[in-house]
Amino acid sequence: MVTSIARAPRLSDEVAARLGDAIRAGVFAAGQRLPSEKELSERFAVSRMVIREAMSRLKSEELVETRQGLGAFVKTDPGKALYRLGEPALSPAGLRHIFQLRVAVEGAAASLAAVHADAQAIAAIAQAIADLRADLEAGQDGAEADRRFHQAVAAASKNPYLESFLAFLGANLREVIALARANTRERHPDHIAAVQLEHEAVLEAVAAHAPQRAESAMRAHLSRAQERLGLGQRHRISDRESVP
Amino acid sequence: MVTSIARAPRLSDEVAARLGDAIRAGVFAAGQRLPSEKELSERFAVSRMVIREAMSRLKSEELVETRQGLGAFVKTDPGKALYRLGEPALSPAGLRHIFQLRVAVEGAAASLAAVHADAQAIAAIAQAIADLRADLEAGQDGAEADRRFHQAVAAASKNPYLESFLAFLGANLREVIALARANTRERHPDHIAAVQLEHEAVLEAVAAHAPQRAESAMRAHLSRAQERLGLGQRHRISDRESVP
DNA sequence: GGTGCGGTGCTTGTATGATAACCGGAAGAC
DNA sequence: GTCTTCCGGTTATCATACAAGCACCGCACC
Repeated sequence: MVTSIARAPRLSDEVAARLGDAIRAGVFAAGQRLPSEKELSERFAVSRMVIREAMSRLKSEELVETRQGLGAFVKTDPGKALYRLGEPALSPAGLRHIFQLRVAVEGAAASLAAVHADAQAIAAIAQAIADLRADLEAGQDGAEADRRFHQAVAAASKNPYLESFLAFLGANLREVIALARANTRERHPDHIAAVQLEHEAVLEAVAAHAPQRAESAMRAHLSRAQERLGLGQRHRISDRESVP
Repeated sequence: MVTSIARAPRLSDEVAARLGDAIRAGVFAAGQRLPSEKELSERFAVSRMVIREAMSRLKSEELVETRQGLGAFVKTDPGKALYRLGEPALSPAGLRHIFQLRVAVEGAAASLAAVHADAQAIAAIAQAIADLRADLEAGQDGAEADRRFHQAVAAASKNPYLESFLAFLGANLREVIALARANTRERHPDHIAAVQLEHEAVLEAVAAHAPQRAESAMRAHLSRAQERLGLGQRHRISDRESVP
């Protein structure tokens, strides 16, 4: 179903949302002390427990900070340590935007992998490709092996931030991709062969320590994957403009 | 101070951490029901309140989900909607890694900005450059105008994910940059002039709708900025390998 | 007058008990 | 056999109390 049943609107959720909005709207300045739990409980006409639960939410969103005996304070830099991809963006435009982000980061990962990959990392990439081939020949879905391929390339870059961020993006795209894959005929033999070739091109460039080629190969792969999923991009980043 | 004073080790924090680790370690499988609050309170030898606060934390980390009358369940896709940059990575290597991520994304943003920027977006970029010049001539720091320049370029890409992610990265890097800037002699006249030229090169390429040039200019700018901050990169992504 | 000390009141953290809403299933009615 | 109703268990919320941390004020003492 599209709209989940109207969940029991928990009081603590509502209070947390209203307090969070108030903070973000600037009702309480950064560093300022919030009203005490008692006062808030009276203002919202709920028990102190509900306020505490709401505060707990805001604390883990890194919006506020509490200190025993002092009170709750608005953090100076609200939630800067957290990044969230708003809505999974079901619209094709939204997906294309997320894909642009992924192409940029994964291209860089491939490029860096070509620079930093050691024998072990290269072997991991090759293994993922082999696994994917085996899965596909066995009639399997192959999504897991594909995921491992991309993860192996990211790991080969030796940059933990690239690796973790791509894992994050992948987790967000996974279900969308699975859905799109069910609609299109991703399993077409031509597609399977094409995917294998694209993966191997990345592997070859990484193994040859050729950053530029690795980045191009990865971008080409993602671009084709996007097309296969029916999310064709309007503009090719790699278009070369005419030099005046 | 490097190590903050040993904060009062709140029980709910400890319980939340232990429960979260247990879930991530797979002690409780995805979708499985957790022990009831009463049972957990007995197992951890704390009150039910503490368990509820800990659960509240895990809920906002999207690790668990509770349903009244049923219990608490481990979410199938743990915390996929959240990304956090572990520690701000004070080590030079960590900063270089974050910069690599930033270069990749901001390069893509510049490229896309060259494709999609309208007159208004271009004017915003130009305004930021002008503001930065005015600030520097007035002896100001200029960090805010510099931030606006990068934000304007990201906004010109018309990709909300690129924009918000770069804002996220920028917020995380800001204090580190401010620190590094205080150490080095960023204010050297040559540097100021160089920064202006680099910014203008980006603006020119975006205004000319030249994606490749815009991306190159932005990457060059960030690379130089990194060097000016004393965080020189060991490997240049744009190195062109020899084609065999 | 200046200084150190404890008192006092406020705050959050924790504990305890009770009630309401909710769910699944089992017992009973038809 | 099917439907209804009840029941035990769970979370959600409420209310109250005590413990611990903090800031401030006033008082005793020098």
